[in-house]
Amino acid sequence: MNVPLALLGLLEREPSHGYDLKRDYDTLFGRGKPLPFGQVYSTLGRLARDGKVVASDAEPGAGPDRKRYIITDEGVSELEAWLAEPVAPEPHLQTLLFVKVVLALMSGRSAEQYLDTQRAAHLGRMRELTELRRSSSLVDALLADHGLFHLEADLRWIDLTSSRLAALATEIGA
Amino acid sequence: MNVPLALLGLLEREPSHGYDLKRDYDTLFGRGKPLPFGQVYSTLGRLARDGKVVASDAEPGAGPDRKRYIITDEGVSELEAWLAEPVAPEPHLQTLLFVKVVLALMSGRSAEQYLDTQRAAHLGRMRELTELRRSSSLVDALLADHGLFHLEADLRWIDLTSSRLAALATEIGA
DNA sequence: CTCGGAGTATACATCGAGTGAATAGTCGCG
DNA sequence: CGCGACTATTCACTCGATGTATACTCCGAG
Repeated sequence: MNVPLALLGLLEREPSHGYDLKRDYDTLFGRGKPLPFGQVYSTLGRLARDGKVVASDAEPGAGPDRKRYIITDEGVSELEAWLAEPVAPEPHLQTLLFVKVVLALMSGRSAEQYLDTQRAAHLGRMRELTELRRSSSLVDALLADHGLFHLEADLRWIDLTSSRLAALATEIGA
Repeated sequence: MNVPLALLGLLEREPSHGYDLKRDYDTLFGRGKPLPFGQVYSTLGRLARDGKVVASDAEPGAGPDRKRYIITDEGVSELEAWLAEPVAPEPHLQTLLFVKVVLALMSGRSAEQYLDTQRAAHLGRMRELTELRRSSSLVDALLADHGLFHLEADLRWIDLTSSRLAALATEIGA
């Protein structure tokens, strides 16, 4: 998910501590996959090493010592460049679904049945996301829609592949 | 992409060497992102350590010494289970597009402009994939379609988000 | 008043994924 | 005969991810 740049983005608003950054990240971007502490500090360590942030000395105070991380000019310009640049759109044509279909075909297993199972799993998840979408904030609704659109895309591909299984088996020599 | 299971799948057909496995993987699944040698051998090493494959001693012959890797019963049953199981459908609601939009909004940059740039990049890639799809084998056409479907899904999401930018800015407090 | 648990904050150890470079043998060709 | 192309594996290194250990403060039960 590009954690380093996301943290840099959060640090641009205001200097902060690792602990607070983790909580901000989780509420804004976590959505069921919280950032582990270990990763927060190792990432901050690398950002500091590369001059993107500077860490103050440990400051005693209420509670355990803490370090305040401040973004540098270099960090800001890296963030700037990253935000202006689009995400690379599907650069490598790879997908697990395809791998499983091909391996099933090559080994004489039923690719048809695998695709059916996959379709069912996708439909189930789509029902969950539809429900979530109805009953939540705009942010969650947007993210649910993102998931739904991509699940639909997979379903279209599953149907297409399903209808081409025989030809596919021939082409890969199975 | 789950390289270990893919290699296990290739090894189920017939025992093979690391080098050949890499070439088989690349022709079947590589599609512009060949598997680096380093990863092949470190992955095979882990599979051997975990009892999924066994490696013969180095065999001299025509060319440099080579090891033959053979899948074990344990390896076969793991592969079996993996092929029967569907891929987890969009389990965590996370996407880089969303992160960039939110960070742009929070920092007072133009999310609108970012989304326009992203749309243009996606449309450009869609034209490439459409061309590839026309002029190639069934496998490449299927993979191009997979990419196209997902790019369309992103485009729908980009348009949706674009129309909700004001409300989104309010909700995240930007 | 003290002991323990909840919350705050960071560090460390480990593993897998991914990458690039290094090594080493064989074969064919000029 | 020597040099490049091909075959084949190993090594060193970094990053991402995960789990666990450490240490400090505050607050309430007993």
